[in-house]
Parts: sequence; C-alpha cells; structure tokens
Amino acid sequence: MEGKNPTIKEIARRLKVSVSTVSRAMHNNTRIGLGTRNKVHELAKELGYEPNTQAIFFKQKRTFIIGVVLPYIREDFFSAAISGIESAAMLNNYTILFGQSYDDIETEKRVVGVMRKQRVDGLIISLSKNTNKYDHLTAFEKNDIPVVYFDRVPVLQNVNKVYCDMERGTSEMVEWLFAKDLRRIALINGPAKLAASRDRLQGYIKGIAKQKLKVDMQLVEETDFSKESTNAVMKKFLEMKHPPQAIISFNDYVHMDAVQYATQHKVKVNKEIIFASYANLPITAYTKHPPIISLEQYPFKQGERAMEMMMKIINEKVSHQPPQASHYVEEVPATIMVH
Amino acid sequence: MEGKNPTIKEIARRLKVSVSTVSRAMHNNTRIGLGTRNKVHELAKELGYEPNTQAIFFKQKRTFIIGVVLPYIREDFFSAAISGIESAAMLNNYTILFGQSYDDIETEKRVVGVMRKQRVDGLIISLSKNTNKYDHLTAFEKNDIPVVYFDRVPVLQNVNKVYCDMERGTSEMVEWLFAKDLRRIALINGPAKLAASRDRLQGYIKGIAKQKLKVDMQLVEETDFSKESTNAVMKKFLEMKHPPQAIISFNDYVHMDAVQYATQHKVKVNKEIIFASYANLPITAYTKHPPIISLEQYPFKQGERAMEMMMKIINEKVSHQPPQASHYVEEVPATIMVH
DNA sequence: TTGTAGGCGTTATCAT
DNA sequence: ATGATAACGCCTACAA
Repeated sequence: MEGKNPTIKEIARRLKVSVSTVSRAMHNNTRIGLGTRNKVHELAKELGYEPNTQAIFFKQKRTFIIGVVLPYIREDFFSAAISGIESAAMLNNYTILFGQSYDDIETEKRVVGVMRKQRVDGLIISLSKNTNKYDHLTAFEKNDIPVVYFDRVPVLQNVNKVYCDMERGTSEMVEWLFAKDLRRIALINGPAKLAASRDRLQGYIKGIAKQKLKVDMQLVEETDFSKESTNAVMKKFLEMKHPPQAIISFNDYVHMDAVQYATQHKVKVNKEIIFASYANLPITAYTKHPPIISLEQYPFKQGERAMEMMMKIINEKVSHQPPQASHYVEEVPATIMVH
Repeated sequence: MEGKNPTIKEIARRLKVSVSTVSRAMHNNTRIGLGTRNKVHELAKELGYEPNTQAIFFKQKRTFIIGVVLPYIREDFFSAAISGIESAAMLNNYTILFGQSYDDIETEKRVVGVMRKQRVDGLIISLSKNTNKYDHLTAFEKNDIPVVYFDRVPVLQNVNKVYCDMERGTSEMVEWLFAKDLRRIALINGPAKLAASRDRLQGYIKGIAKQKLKVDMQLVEETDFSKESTNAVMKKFLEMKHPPQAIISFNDYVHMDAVQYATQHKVKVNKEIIFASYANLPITAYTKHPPIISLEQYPFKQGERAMEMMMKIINEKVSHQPPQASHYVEEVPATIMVH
C-alpha cells in the first residue's frame, strides 16, 4: 500500500543506472545489455511501475481523449450514439470525456469550454436545439483541434459531419404509406425553427409531390412537444370532415401522446388511422399501439462513424499527411422499419 | 488561424521579461509592476493565451477527471445516474471520463485499466453483474486513488458506496400491498445469483413475515429476463388454484412482459391482479397498464451523492486533513410511487 | 518589482 | 551499451 507510483528515476536510482537506460530497457527496442534489461524489468514489476501517461501525453501534446457533447443522454438515441462512439474509441485506444448540453446553448458553451481546457484531442458534438452561433466551436479549429458534428449538425459549410438524411427518409415514409393506398397523410411536426422539423417538412412535401398528390397544408400541424399541444393537433385532425388516413408523428413521444388521444376518442388505432413515427424509443414495441412503420436512424452507427472520422482526421494530422479533403461528410441512410 | 497555442514563455520572449514575471502577472496575486501586468494581460489576450492545463495538472499530479464506469448507458437508470454525476462534477470543476462494462467483467477490467492509465483522480463505478473479483479495483486504492461504488456495490467491507436499500424497499412494497387487503403476493424475481435478486427476495420475505403471513415459496419464481421465461412464470401463476392477487416484477421489462401475458389470458390487469414493479423506465407511464406502485430508486440523486462523496474524499486528500472515516457509506432511501 | 533555477516524468539527442 | 542533458509548460522558492 505504498501510495506513490514509482518512476523510472526511482528505478534508475535503485539500480544505479541512468534514467535513459531504464527508459530504453522498458521499451526493449534499442540495443541494451540483456542483463540490465532484465534487472530493470524485474524491479519495475516488483515496484509495480506504470509509466506516467500524463507526463508522456504532456510531452507529446496529446491526451488521447475525445470530448463528446450531447443534448441529453437520457434519450435513447443519444445513449446509443455514445455507445457507438465509445466502441470505436476503444478500438483506437482513445477515451471519452462526457458532457451534456441539455439543449441549452449556454450550457453547451460551458461544457465545450471545459473540454478545451482539458485539451481534448478532438470534439464530437450533437448540437443543442438552439445553437445558432458557433464561435465556441470554431475556436477549436483555430487551435487545430478537429470537431466532428453528428446528427444535429450545423448549417455551416466546411465542417466534418455524420448525419442521417431525414428529408429523404420522410419522403420514403410517405411513399410507403402511399403504396398502401393511403392518400390523406398527415404530419405532426415539431416547432418550425428546428432543423429536424424543416427536414421532415421538406421530405413530406417532396414525398407527397412525388406521388403527384396535392400538398394539403391542413394536414401539417406543429406541436411544441407538450401533451396538450399534441392533443390540440389531434383534435383538429379528428374533427376534420375527412380525417387523415395516416399520421406521421415527429417522434415517438409525440406518437404516444397522439395514439393515446386517438384511443380516448374511439379511433381504432392502426386500423382506421395508420400511425408512423421516427424510431427513438425501443420501448414503443411494448406499447399497445406501436407505429406501423418507423424511421430507423442508426444512432450507434452514427456514433461509430463519427469517431472513425475523428480518428482519420487525427491520424492524418499526427502523421503529417496532407488531408484527403478539407472536411469530411458522411450520410448514414435512414431506413423504414415495419412492425 | 495560428494553430499553436502561445505559452507564457512566448509572451515573456516578446515582452523581454522573464517567464516568472508573466506567470505572476497572469495570476495577479503577487506584487508586480502595474505597467508590466497590463502589458502581459494585453498581449495574452491578443495572442489568445490559455494556460496549458495539461502541464499544470501534470505538475500537480491531478487531472480533475473522474472515471465513471457503468454497465449499460442505454438503461434509463444509468443515464439518469451519470447525469447526476455530471451535475455534481461540474459544480466542482471536474470532468467525467466515460466507460461501459456491458455487464461483462473482462470489459470492465479493460475499461477500468484505461482509466488508471489516464490517471483519473477517482473512479465511480456500478459493478457489472458478474463481477466477483475486485483486484482491478483494489489496485486503485493501492495507488491512493479513491473508488466510490454506487447502486451495484460490492460485497466487500471498507469501501465507499452509495446505494438504495432494495431489501427495505421491497419489504415496504409488500407492506403497502398488504394494506390494500392483498394477501397472496407473488414475486417474479431475477436469477438467484444476482445481488439485486437476493435483496428483493430478502425484502419480500421480511415484508411477508412482518404481516404475520406465511411465506409461500410457490409465489416466488425466477425469470432469466427473456420473454419466454417470464411467460412461463406467469403461466404457472395463472394456473394456480388461487392465483396471486398481486405480482411484483423484478423490473419494468419483466413487468411489461408479465402484463402482456396476463392481458392475452383475459386477466383484468390491475383489477383482478395488482401489478407492482421497480421504477426504471419512465416510459411505462405511457403503457396501457403501468404498475400500480413502483419503487423509485432515484438514480440521479444516487449519482450526485456518489460524486459529492468523491469530492469530499479528494478534498480531504489534497488538503491533508485526516479523513473523517476510513470509508463512507450512504443510503439513498427508495420510495414507493403510486400511479 | 523582477530574474534565476529547479523540478514534475518521460523521451530524444548527443556523447562516451 | 550506457550516461548526461535538454526539452515539454508551468509554478515557486530563492536571489537580486
């Protein structure tokens, strides 16, 4: 129980050799006397010597730590994503510094600032909903620390990012529903200012147009994610002369509220009205009325890809290779899951 | 876009003063010429100087990083817990290194090893289900790095830990059900080798005994968490001459499977049979039949407390105070939530 | 008020 | 085959 970790210096002192000898002995590499080599290894083991990575990293100006900032870890999407990030990081002997923004830009700035202070080798971030300035992030690039965005990516050009094309995915959902002879397809969208909402709306419109249907904006409503708000939308839909035959909800939470409302109003869920959603809660499978189709966004894979992209960038940097591109972009295709 | 971060040395060179002057100027403290002080600050800002915490921490032999190892972040319980840990860490200017064991002891060892290499200032861990040896953890204490266990704590004595007394909680659940005039109370427990199962069983037995009921081991069955296994248990219960009046499930996943089975077999859930569970999925509120009561384990609070305990230990260490105790133990009371 | 020097643990570059 | 030394960035006695 000797608290202090021994150093090569200590070993050198005891063995009456120089520190450089010990250092070399530990690395086996260079030609060194077999006798001393063994003695060093022996004592090292006996003392429980472990190289001080802090000192090494300090010298190398690296930390082998990647900062990861997410809006909200309790959303299954993000906990799956960080698992993918961690998985890829482990394979590369990297470690993850964890932080949440709670969808608040000020918190995001604070967290990101801490990570800068900790001198992470790179930052992987999924932006908070109201992040509209990027100074705290471009600051990283100024210090030559790579940033990879994923899922919630910025509108900026020239950034590294991994994301799912929700526009295309939504369009494909519409297509799928159309193929089931459903014509009046409604969308309960999120607040217009969210990028996620814009993507869904664009995809919806494209999908409808592609089937040569007329886009009926009566069938597109917004919820602020509160139950009351979603209920109000549902009320409007159900009271229509021709209620929608299918309803696409912004996410599974909205979906569940919508289904609950529908059930309470005697709608035969997934019979009279088909429900679709975006997969973020594995738990919906346990609910009475899971969405008939949902759009899988592969959070684990997105995380993995983001980390792999980061590794690529870092490796180019440390090996002084010219980068293949000024920035990297990868799209992970969203796919429709039928339940 | 000058990649390199300036150092005090650089500032000193430009200002033709010594590094110590710059260092002092940056810290304001010591008596220093107002003129030079301002000049230093000015140039520092201009150059975008930021102290290299890596260098400072290296010197101080601290990292201000706490390693956190969880079985599985996608369980809501653990993502809530890490949020609590992060919250308390932020308040203390500490940062979190993240790792999962996936309930596998070998993975746990690897992850824990990486954290040791990273020279974290402390480790907070919730053990994997099959961790029965603790060498990889006691190694920390040998290096005088504090370890705080939470929720899934080891059987060892003399460890710092934060946990919820599930035995008592279970006993109280039985008590509550008894007060509702329910006498035949069943328990779908987890595998016997899990500590969590033992706690629940002990609590169950205590609770039953306390009401002066006879413990009927017919009413206690085990599931391996698969749907089939849970169904088999339910089958047995429902085919009894006197089926249970209440069923306590090991967790919400088991609960949902059990309820699904019951529904399919025409049982009026929460009417004919009352269902109780352990709160780990906020989503159950959305399901058709949430458990009537559930035992809340306050994961966020447990995480917070674990981190606060860690801070206390570390602060005692760095200030060379004699510790108040050789180790700390804190119990977070579980409480019954009625739905 | 300011400068000098040593040290934290390691590696790399010279010497010997 | 081994040793001495400088360097990474910062801090802090101690000196001037």
